[in-house]
Amino acid sequence: MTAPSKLDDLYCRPGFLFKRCHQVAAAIFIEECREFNVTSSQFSALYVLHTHPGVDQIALGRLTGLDRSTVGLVIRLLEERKLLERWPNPHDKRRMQLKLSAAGERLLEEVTPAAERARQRVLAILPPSQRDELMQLLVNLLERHGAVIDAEAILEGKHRPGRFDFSEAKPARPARRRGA
Amino acid sequence: MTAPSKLDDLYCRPGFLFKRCHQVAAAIFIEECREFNVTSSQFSALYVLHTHPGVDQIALGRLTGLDRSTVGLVIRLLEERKLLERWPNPHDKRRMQLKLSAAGERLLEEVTPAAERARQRVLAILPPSQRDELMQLLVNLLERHGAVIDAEAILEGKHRPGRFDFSEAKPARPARRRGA
DNA sequence: AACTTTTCGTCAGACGTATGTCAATTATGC
DNA sequence: GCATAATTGACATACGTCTGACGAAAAGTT
Repeated sequence: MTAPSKLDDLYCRPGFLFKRCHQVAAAIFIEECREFNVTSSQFSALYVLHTHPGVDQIALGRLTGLDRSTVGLVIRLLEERKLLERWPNPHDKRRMQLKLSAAGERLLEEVTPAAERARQRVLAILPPSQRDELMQLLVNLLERHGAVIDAEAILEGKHRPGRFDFSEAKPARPARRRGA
Repeated sequence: MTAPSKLDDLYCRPGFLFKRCHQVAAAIFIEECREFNVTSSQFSALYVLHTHPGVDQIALGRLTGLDRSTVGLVIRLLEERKLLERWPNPHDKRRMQLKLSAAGERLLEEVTPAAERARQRVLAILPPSQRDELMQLLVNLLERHGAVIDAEAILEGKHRPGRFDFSEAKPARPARRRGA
């Protein structure tokens, strides 16, 4: 039907399609959640902190697929809105433990139906069989790339950083040699 | 096998999966193209300008799925590296026409094999049948959401802005009322 | 115990992405 | 023709995302 474009090679790239699909999903999410002023990253953080209160920022990053800096930004914004509380871990003063405030719990409850509507709007446009198929293929791709988030391992401290962990500093400092 | 996590509801959200898959694809792209210092947005811009020299920034934005501000940033960076040329359209002084420089064309040629390797690495991990299936499902989702980029319409000026066009200012200025 | 390495969170910088505003320019309606 | 509206690209702002560097603190080594 549509004439083949010179740009089809670009538009069929997986990265391009992922980005475009994410644009669509993000736009719908923002639309549904506009009244609550919550982005999808913030929603993820609220959700994780609801189910796992007391985690620190690094763990939150691993659980949400965000790096340390992004987590720092996201939780700063949430903290400024008094949606969560932070306090240093008494056993390790580097760690800041996180927990939703009452207002945070309340907001999450209010946002959840809107987020669910967004989810539906993104997928409902596909025939039911294709919905599961698409989600399954995406999970499958992530699995084979070792990019599935293993919440158990992270929370048990058995986490082994993979290729797509952005939470930690990569090769550390070059470790200035003493010998030479 | 893996114990069901309390977070599966989060990890199965389409937006979350799109974002995570995009993270994977973007990381692989950056890795393969590191020596050229080219991001995927920049690659898209180079590619479009190669096949359609002379377009202006708005059209480039529509063709790449970027809004005006992002296009402005991307082309500024490319221009600073002398990879493209800009000159005002003589018939419409608002428009800046864009074209790759010789260096830009050369860089695109050099980057293309690396970008192709990245594409392969993202998809090759899936069995062949699943690759097409996944790509097809993504395109299908975009089509049904009216988010497929119609290069012909854009270039012919027959473009009708859809829900997922970020290139233009939305409802324009509120048009200050004269009456009241 | 002293030194080194690693880890946590912050900051600065870069790029990506979208909104909103603005000046200049063009198109349109009367 | 002239006032109004729409378009283009600039800019400012905001948020997201990652890298690299850093200080503080903890863990590991010798």
